[in-house]
Amino acid sequence: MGIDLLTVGEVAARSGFAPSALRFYEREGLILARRTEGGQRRYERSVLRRLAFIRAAQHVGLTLDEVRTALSRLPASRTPTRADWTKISRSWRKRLDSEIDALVALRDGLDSCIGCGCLSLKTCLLSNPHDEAAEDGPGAVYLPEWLREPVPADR
Amino acid sequence: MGIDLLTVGEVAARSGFAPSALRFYEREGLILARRTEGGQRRYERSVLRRLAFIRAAQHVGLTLDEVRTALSRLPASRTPTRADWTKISRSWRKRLDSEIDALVALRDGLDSCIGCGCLSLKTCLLSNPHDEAAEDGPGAVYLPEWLREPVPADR
DNA sequence: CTAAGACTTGAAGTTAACTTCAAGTCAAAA
DNA sequence: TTTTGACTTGAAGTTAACTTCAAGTCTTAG
Repeated sequence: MGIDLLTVGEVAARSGFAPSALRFYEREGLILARRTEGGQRRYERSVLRRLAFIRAAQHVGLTLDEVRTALSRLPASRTPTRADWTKISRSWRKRLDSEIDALVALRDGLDSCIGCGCLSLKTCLLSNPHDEAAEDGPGAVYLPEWLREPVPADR
Repeated sequence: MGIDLLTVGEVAARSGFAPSALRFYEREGLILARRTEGGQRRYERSVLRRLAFIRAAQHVGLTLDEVRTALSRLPASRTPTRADWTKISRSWRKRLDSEIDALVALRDGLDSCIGCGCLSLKTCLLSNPHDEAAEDGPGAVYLPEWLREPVPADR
């Protein structure tokens, strides 16, 4: 009768998310579902767009928390337009750019470090971080400063 | 007396790892420590090189499991040389290269996808994955195939 | 010798993003 | 109408990489 609604299984098959993930996302407020009289979930097709957004955002490295924030910026009153989706995903470009930059810097830093074998030298800041006043002279710094920091708790 | 040994606190300060992390790494078999008569840990300076290796490996994205495997390839009988360290970190280069490649592909894919607004179109495989036979025509594929796959359980 | 501060342990807690489970209910093809 | 398979729930489990805690012991400067 009404517009065609999708079951969990169908959404799972089409989106690639497991049903358990869909229920989890619903609890987390990322997606919505109507219910049948018997209490089963029925999804509108638009949920597939949201899920596609979530999947793409995860590939960019956003947490679900960030995804929730991004999704909350979509207009609640009307169906999001092409421009709406574009707007909230524009910032991904910058994020990817800096992730790439960081990795390139790491690769190039390692190139010189591995090349020179400084991993095994007292004077290399990689093996001797926070120890500027090491015993035998200055020694070259081969790695970017951030490489010597602790790995962040999470991302 | 003997060569100078370092306390947990000193190793923590010089390596940037928390004491709890050092104990954890010891339980996990990544590093070793001698003990005083009273049972306190005392580290040889060489542990700093291992820790530097661990930190660098983490930046490259290795798990501690992989780090353990890599470290196990070091000679047990003698102190690792520059060449030993170089050898076990050579593979990082390839790994970083492909991580970078993947991110660049993602960025470029998003460029066209965001540009065309297909995030909100039924015909975009990003919003309609695994649904090749969508209702209104073929539609261009803007994103690399792997972007449409589920995010891997872990890495 | 003493007190402060660094150290010890095992067990439990943390976070993200889910998955698994048990026990039961719903939907729909035949 | 039956029966099969899909669905429901809340609670607990999972994984990585640690951190926090409580209760007690060592070390060492003074």
